[in-house]
Amino acid sequence: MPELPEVEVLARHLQRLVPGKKIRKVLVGRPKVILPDSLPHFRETLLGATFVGLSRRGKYLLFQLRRAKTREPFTLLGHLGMTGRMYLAPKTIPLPKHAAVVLDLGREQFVYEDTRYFGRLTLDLTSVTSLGPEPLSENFLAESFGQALKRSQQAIKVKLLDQSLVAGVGNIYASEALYQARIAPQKPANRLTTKQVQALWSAIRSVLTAAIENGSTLPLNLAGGGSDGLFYFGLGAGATDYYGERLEVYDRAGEPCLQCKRPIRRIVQAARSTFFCPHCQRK
DNA sequence: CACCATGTTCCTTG
DNA sequence: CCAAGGAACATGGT
Repeated sequence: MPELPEVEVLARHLQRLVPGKKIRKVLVGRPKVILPDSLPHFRETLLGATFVGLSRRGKYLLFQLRRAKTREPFTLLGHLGMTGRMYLAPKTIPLPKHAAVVLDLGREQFVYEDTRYFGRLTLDLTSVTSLGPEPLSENFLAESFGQALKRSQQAIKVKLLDQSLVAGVGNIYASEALYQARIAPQKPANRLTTKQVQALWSAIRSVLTAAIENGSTLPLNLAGGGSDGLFYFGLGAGATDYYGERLEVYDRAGEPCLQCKRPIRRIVQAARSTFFCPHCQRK
């Protein structure tokens, strides 16, 4: 999925498209994505409801809606998993192969497609309650961040993926932030110096902010094969040369470090790839 | 066929 | 109860 920056850009985009639109039909192509909601509950709640707003929390999208008759507000929670996309499309184009949920909005339709179906679109909000602070808000304090790190001896890279520590950092930006802060990814979280904690706190914010800015400049051509906010990987075949890549270490194994020219290395931590410069990020 | 992929949750094990 | 490790989920690209 899309990590925080991609979700943020998508949220800003959809925010200006969905408010005011009313759901006329609900099609669930893959019931597992609405779990733990039941199909009847999901359909009955959404049918006739109107979108009023949209916000983001970590990697989650929070759609604010209002019920058909009572006008009572409620929230629909979205998560893109690894391969999810959400966009509005004209009803004239055919549905994608992996359409997980489709909401008929009259002239257009809201499409949630997800090849691997790891994402969610549900009325169950329990998963957001365990999220840590928003890294770009004033609630994210270097001091409490450091306190939390002290309680863990896990490798710092692995710890950064813990959404209860900070919400929204994923596998790509974890490597990017550690590279910018010049901290070895294998270093136990509780062994970072105060200075390193400060540097990492700052790097997380700057890496995410830069990615949002970069993503915001890209054309979001949501229907069909266009972009949909997935700006970190190039957009699939043929699009990479059009939208420049901004990542400094992620997926650059063997390529020269932008700082020291030595080769970037790939290691595996908690079954996920980590990219780093062994020279610039020493233990 | 083998391995890799933007993530989270559940199930052990200590 | 908590921390940590690993598997599972599901599909596609290389």
